[in-house]
Parts: sequence; C-alpha cells; structure tokens
Amino acid sequence: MLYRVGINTLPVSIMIDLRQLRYFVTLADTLHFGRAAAQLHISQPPLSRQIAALEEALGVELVARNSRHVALTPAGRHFHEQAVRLFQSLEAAVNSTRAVARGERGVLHVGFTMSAAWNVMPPLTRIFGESHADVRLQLTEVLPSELGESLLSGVMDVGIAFSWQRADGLEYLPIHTEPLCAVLPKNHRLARQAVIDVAELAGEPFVTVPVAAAPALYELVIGCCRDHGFEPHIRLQTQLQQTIVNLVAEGLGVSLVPQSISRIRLEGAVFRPISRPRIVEQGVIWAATNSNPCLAPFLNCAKVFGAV
Amino acid sequence: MLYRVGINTLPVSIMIDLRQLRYFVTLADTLHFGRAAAQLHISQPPLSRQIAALEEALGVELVARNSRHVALTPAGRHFHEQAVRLFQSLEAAVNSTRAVARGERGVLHVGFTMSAAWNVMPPLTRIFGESHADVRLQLTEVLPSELGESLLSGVMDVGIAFSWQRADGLEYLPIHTEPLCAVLPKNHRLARQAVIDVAELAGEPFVTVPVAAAPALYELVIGCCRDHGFEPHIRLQTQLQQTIVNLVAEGLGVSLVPQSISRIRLEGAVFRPISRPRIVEQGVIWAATNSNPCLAPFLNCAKVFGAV
DNA sequence: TAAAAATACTCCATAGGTATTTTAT
DNA sequence: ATAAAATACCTATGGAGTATTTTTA
Repeated sequence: MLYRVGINTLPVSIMIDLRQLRYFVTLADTLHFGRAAAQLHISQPPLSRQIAALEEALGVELVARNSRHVALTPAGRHFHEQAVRLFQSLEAAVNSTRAVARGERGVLHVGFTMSAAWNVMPPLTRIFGESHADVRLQLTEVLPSELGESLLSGVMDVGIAFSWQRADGLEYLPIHTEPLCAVLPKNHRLARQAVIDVAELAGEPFVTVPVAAAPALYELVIGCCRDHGFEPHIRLQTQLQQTIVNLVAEGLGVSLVPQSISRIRLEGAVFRPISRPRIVEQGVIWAATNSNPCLAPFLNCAKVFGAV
Repeated sequence: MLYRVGINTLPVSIMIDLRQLRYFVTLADTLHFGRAAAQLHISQPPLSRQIAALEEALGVELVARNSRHVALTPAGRHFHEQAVRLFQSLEAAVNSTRAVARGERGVLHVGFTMSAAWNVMPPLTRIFGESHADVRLQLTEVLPSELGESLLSGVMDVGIAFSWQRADGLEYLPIHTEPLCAVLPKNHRLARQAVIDVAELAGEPFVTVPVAAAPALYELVIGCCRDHGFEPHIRLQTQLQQTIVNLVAEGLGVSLVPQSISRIRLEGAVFRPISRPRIVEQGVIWAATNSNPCLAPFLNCAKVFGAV
C-alpha cells in the first residue's frame, strides 16, 4: 500500500510505528545493537534497519554509531525520554479503558426521588462511592412520574424510588421497606396517643402528594385509609414531603408518610406509628437496555445493601 | 515471528500498533466503517479486521455495531480521547526532537571568564536568549587556565574568554576588542592626568592576575609595559579583576586592565586611558568535536555579535 | 585485527484487496 | 429489500532471518 503524500505535510504517525519506538527504547537502554536485538528476540540486522528507518522518518540522527561505539545524540536522548513517556501513556490509556469497560471508572447518572433522599439514597451512594472511587455519581432529584422516561431515554442510568409497577423495558430491584406512619399537628387531639388508629383519622383533612407526581405513594396512602374503612378527604396536595410535614405542623391537616420522613424534626409536627400500616417499598430501577458499564457494579452494591 | 508471552503479563505495546489506533480514531470520528475506510484509503474489510484485532488486544468492546448502526461504547469513547491525546503527544515528541536536532532546544553550557562578564558575555547571552527561548544557557564562571580542559572534556560547550592561542582541538572566533587602560589610586600623583603615559608607571608597584590563572591577560599587561621600555614590578597577584581594582583603590599599587573593567565604580580608584595601549581581544572558544546542536546557533549569534 | 554495525538477498507473516455472505431495519 | 458490517480467500508488501561485507579503534 502506498501513501502518496508529501513527507512533511502529514502527521508523522503515518510513518512511525510503535515497533520502531520499542526498538529504539531498548537500543537506547543497552547502547549495543547486538544485545538490544537479543533482548527484543530479533536478530541484529532488522534492528539496524528499523532504527535507520526511524531516523529517516524523523529526519534526525538519534544514534551516533560506528563499529566500536554506540551513543545517543542530544536529539536521541530527548526522543528516548519522550518515547518512554509515550509508552507509559499508552499503558495507562489501555488500563483506564479496561477499567471503564469493567465499570470501575466512568459516570453514573442516578435519579432519586425526594423520599429516597430520606433513607436509602445517602447510605447506598456512600457505600458505592467508597468501593468505586473512580466512578463519578451524578446525583439528581427527579419526580417519580418522570423517572421512567429519564431511564428509558438514557438521561438517567438508575433510579432510586418507590415500588415500581413493572413497566416495559424497566427492571426493578427492591432494597428497602418501612411502614407508613402518621404525622399530626402537635396539639391535635390524637397527638397524645402512642399509636394512632388510622380509622380515627376519617374525616380529618389530609395533605398528600399529587397522584400525578407520585402515583405509587399516593395509592399507598389512600389504600391504607381504605384498609381502615374510609376514603380520606384530601384538602391539600404538594410535591415535597418536607412541605407536607410543614403544612401539617401549621395545622392544615394530617398525613401518612414513610417512617423515615420522621427524621424531619419540626416544631409543631409529631410522628406516630399507626395501626395495620401499609409497607413502603423502595428499590432501584433501570432500563434493561442500559449499557453503562458502571450500572452492574452499582446494582451489585444495591443488592448487597438490600440484603442487610 | 512469535511472541511467546502471556497476553496479560506484558505491556500492551507489543500487541497494539499505531495503525490500529489511527484506524480506530478515524472510525470513531465517522462512526461508519465504509466512510472511515475510504478516508483512510483502504477498503472496508481490513478496517473491520483491525478494529476487531484492537478490541481483541484490549479485551474490551470499543464499538457497538450492527449492520445499521455504529456507536462507541463508554470504553470506546474513553479510549478515543486517550488515542487522540497519544497522537498529539507523539506529534509533539517528534517536533521537539527535531527542534533539539536543529539546536533550537536544549542546554548549552557556557563557561565565561571573569573579564568577559564585564563586557561581551551579558549582551551576547541576552541576544542569543531572545531568539532561542528554548535553549537553556547554563552560565558558569571558569578560570581561563581551566577553560580548554572543560571544553575538550565536554563539561563546557563554549567558552567566552581572552584571545586564545590556537590549541589542539579548540576553535576560536574573536568577537570583541578593547584597549587596556590604567587604574590608579584616586590620590596618585598621575591621577590628575587625562591620559597616562605608561612609561611613567615604571617603578610603581603593580597588581596583576597570576600568570597561571590567565596567561594571555598577564602577558598582555607585561607586554604593554615592555612596549614602554620597562619591566613592571609585580607586588601583588589576585585572580579577580574586582579585587585588583579594590587593592588599587586601597593604594597598594597600580594596574593595567581591560577598559570595560572601568565600569566598576569604586571610591578611591580612577581609570585613565593610556598611551600606545595593547588591545585586549575576546572571543568564543569551542571544541571542534563538540556535537551539541545548540552550539552552531550560538556561534552564528556570536559571529553576528562580533560583526557589529 | 577483531568486534560490531551495515548490506545483500531470501522467506514468510500479515495487512490489504476482491468477492461474497450475513444481519438488522 | 437494502445498506452495511462480517467472512472467505487470495495477493503482495515489508519485516525478519542468514550470510556476508564494511568499518574503526
């Protein structure tokens, strides 16, 4: 094959190959064609030829040689340093590429719902980060209603959210369960009770998340009320769990929320266990077609986390 | 030829060559085997084979492809970046090596004598430095008596010193001349005269450099006295020109020094032009065998400097 | 004169070419 | 059905081997 190009008009990468660099580095180390050739497992003549070809390609004499002595020219010394670095770079490039392929290095876009931020997301991402320092976790809060789309389009690699109705192309792994609990205004008539009978909340104004934003959680709250024989009166809807607690603290209603939300300490709101609670399940969700190599290690981590 | 080695026990540099990297980079840029092959001036099958071989060598899938779509895997994207950088490094290495060979880059060890520090050395090195920013000048003061040895042994690349008797293996290029002048104690009986008749210094105690340290300069001073018909009485010898001026200022004697030394302003010493002065010649000296590529540009610069 | 690099010439491994098949939309 | 990548098989470039010559300390 022929490259019909002016020698100095194109990158040298066409003229030079790594074999010549390897040969040159070995020769520079030994300063003896015969011994260098032996070290390279070739005979002496091809080594001489390749070195000559390299010098020809560079247009620079790298090795000052006669039949008695081999020495590097100043340019040869310089090129030797550069070549050694080049090999180190190549080696590093290969190793980091393999790490990327194994999922030990890269970026993983994690979408978490607000409620996951109160329980599983922090410890799960911390544990994963400890054993995968070279994977950058891009943590973004998402609405549960939009998570599926984000995962399928590839904007997000994995989600952490409430129990997920099996959807086309999405996989789900549960990792955490907890009961619902009641949140009441501090001076509510039931606030003195250690455990709340949900049936007694019939007729109370409820604060919940909008069904459109988080259908699974919404259904769970409604379902829990139905378990106790009534349909709740929903006075207010707000997307953020914190806002729910805040509005309850302001005396605008009561609510049922995942127990972990009780970690919000707010003057004016109290949390109480409830009778026959529905169980909130959280897990990780991902697109079956997602090919981010970091996903598998993350799922492994989630599996271990869920088993504890 | 056969490399009988375990694939993962040796650097990948043995398995990979730059052709494969070039092919991969082009493919990554076009994301189309046919067009990439055309761009590389090869047909499509060898490109497919080389990409497959590269992936085999890395043990990593770089390109996700089917008959309808070509895309890079995350590992492929990473390796692409690395490969592009690698080519940039290679290109830079070749260019800097060529610069070294042309003497545009490197280190030049310059030995200068004390007296050269007062005239030619500063402007010559400054001018050279301005047009050769990548050549590091290593400036070292040397005794004239030791300069030749330093040059021949390669410790120094070039010297700046007094006129040099042609010696074996050393080349000399004059670049500067100036007359000797007299230096007298301020209250010396002759200090009032604008021009000193050297003959009047007969009998005065002289301060000079030791003959062993700077034979050429020593001979010049003695010769100048002889030109005026007397043999000077040398009371003191000291290596440094500054010290000579200082001792004269202290009233310990008189001396003849290169005119440029008069730039030393010292209370107690005065400089005066002399009758029929000997001419001090300075130049650059180098070993004929010296192969430092930076030497030629420096000598060119010295030649231009000397012509001004 | 002898050790070592360069040259001459042969051989074969492998990159590249052409023709064809497979694959996925 | 078709565009495009993979496969099969052939060709030939060029890198490596062996034998020999040249060089210089």
